[in-house]
Amino acid sequence: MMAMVNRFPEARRTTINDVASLAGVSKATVSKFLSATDYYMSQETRAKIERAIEELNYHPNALAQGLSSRRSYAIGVVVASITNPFYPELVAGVEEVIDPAGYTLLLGAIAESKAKEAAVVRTMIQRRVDGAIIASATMRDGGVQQLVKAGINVVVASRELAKPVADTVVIDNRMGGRLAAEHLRQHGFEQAVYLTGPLDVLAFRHRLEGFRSVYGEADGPLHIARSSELSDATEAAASLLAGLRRPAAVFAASDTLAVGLMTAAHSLGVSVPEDIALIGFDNVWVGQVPGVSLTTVDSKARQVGAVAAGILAERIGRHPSGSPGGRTPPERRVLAPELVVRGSCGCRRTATT
Amino acid sequence: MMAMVNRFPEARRTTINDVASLAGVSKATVSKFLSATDYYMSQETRAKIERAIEELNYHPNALAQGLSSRRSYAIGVVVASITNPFYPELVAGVEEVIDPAGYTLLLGAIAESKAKEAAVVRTMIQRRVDGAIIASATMRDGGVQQLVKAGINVVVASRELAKPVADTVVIDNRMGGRLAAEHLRQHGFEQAVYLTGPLDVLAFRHRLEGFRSVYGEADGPLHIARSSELSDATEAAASLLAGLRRPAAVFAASDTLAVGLMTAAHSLGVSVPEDIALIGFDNVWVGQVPGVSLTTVDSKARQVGAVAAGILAERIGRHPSGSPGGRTPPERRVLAPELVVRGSCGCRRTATT
DNA sequence: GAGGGCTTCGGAAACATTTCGGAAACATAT
DNA sequence: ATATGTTTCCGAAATGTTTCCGAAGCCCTC
Repeated sequence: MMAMVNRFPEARRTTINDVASLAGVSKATVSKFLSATDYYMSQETRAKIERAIEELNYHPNALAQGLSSRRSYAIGVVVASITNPFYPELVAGVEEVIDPAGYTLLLGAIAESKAKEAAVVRTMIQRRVDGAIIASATMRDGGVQQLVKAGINVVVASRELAKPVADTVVIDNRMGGRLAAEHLRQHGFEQAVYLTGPLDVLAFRHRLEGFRSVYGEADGPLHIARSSELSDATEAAASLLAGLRRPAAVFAASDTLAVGLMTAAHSLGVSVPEDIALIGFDNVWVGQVPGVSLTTVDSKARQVGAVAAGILAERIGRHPSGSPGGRTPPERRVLAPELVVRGSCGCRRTATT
Repeated sequence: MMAMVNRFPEARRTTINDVASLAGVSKATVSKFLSATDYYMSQETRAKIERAIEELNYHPNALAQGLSSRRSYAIGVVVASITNPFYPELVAGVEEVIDPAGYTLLLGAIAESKAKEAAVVRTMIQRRVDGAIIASATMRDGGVQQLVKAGINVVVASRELAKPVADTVVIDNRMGGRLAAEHLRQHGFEQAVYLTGPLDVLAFRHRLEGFRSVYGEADGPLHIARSSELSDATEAAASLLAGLRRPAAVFAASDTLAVGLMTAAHSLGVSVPEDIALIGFDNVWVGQVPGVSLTTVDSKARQVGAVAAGILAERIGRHPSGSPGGRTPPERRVLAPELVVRGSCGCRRTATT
């Protein structure tokens, strides 16, 4: 008889041992009942275990399971900001495929802050997530590398990577830029300005490249906002509109930027699309509201999320968790964006009115 | 010497033992270094441990920590849908306070489905979250009760509970309804219709009560949408507008419903606010876009989330995890909503133009 | 009528931590 | 000198699972 020191006097959840003894079997058997669906087991013991679980209202401790099995069945999702309407859509896509597969979602938001980025990376590692989806334009490559180096399966969504250290799923941003620009040009605009956020965000740069394949530097000037927050967007748009030569057509690198332009336009008394044709990017929810009616390029956030989750799940299947040697090489999936024509570009008489 | 069977041949993350032996101390000491900030420890050993951790790039295993300490430092947040713009704002509020406190956020979305609701509850219990925030109008009281019964600290946000089994933080929905109704009446509308989602959602019912304290049954008829999804909202609004007596003023129980009405109105050629004054509820992002300019009642989603998280953190502090006997009685916090006047009610000439 | 294959189960080590209860070392008070 | 306390550390039990390996029972087949 040992000392049996109990560190937690009053508490005491029911454990697998309780189930085992009530059912009259060993805990190994109960464990197998819990996990393996195909394990040899008589209908009788199966029934006894079921009854015991039911009666004790037993819930296996996921922490212990994870510790023992070395799989957490959790996947971390890192976004820049939850309130940016683009990300929830992507997260929904992830959730859509991750959930039926039995994974739980750990959410990490890194609001621009470098410290938070490091903290999120640390959390994901410490919690031993089975995989991570990085969907934050603001997370630097270093963070991704750390995760990879820690042996975590990661796929980067809606963001380009300088070195291909992880799977990537993106849309063809150049194509998106081209789509928008072509549409404007087809409708007779000889010039158009590209209203964008900081160009160190690769997506913005690629959209620019697409745009440039249609409008050259001369007839396609740039106007750069400090950030893609609405306030900064509005400010930048205001300065653009107040400039000497007010553009007749604008391609905004995101819907937020586009809304910023609408806001600035409104307060300056210039109207969309009468005075100025506008195309956005992302196709977030707002655009479809009649009063907004934003022509935009759909960036397929939900699909990107779903595809990313799919790749991740598959990779987890191959390389369960701790890195068993040679991983399969990084995969890269490119989805096609799609132009959604509504009123703001002025080519339909479904205008903003 | 025992057999030393290693179940995981190739893998092998660095553990607290590695740190301990490299630093030349016991793992107990390392553990204390990790957790207690105030523990007696010579500067020398502290430095040695720090160096070892650094060198080995050690990341404590949160699963093992949780198992041993019986605290997961995770809190679960359950929302009805991430894509409904109301919830991300609330989640952001939660994150804002939970994160600095060192907690990780487990997200659970229950898209209407009863099965998913049960699954989410199960997940929260199995993962041994230290607390849960339920912010889903669709989760029935049963789910909440299960969590409470499992000894989990839960606070319900933005949702009323029939029996006060858990802390609650809500806004005063009656007041919100009254605010909207009073505004309409003050501007001369003798009648107004309340466009709402299903009335088994208590928030909608309370908003109705507030509305009714201004417009009685005679001059304040109801129009109920099948759900508060945009499609159903639009459909309901269309039938409302196509009815014999088109109302001159509408109070929508949510901004989504309001947008639905705008959409329907647009396609029927009736304009807001010229033909029909409109007030929404929630004050989601869309409303402030000039083309929408929705007068609405701010439901303080972010604050609700933050307050809920605060209460939860405090409660966790008192009742760490496993239920050590008598809990403090459920608390109830009520925040005041606020009317945000923009163009859609027609009282300002900032109309939808 | 012993060997061989299934099927069904259990013992015990392993997983990576925390925490309890000392113990050694040293200083201070009696 | 001996008691008394502080500071700093360690040994070992405990946390709740999974999984390896073996063993017992059973049904066939030579």
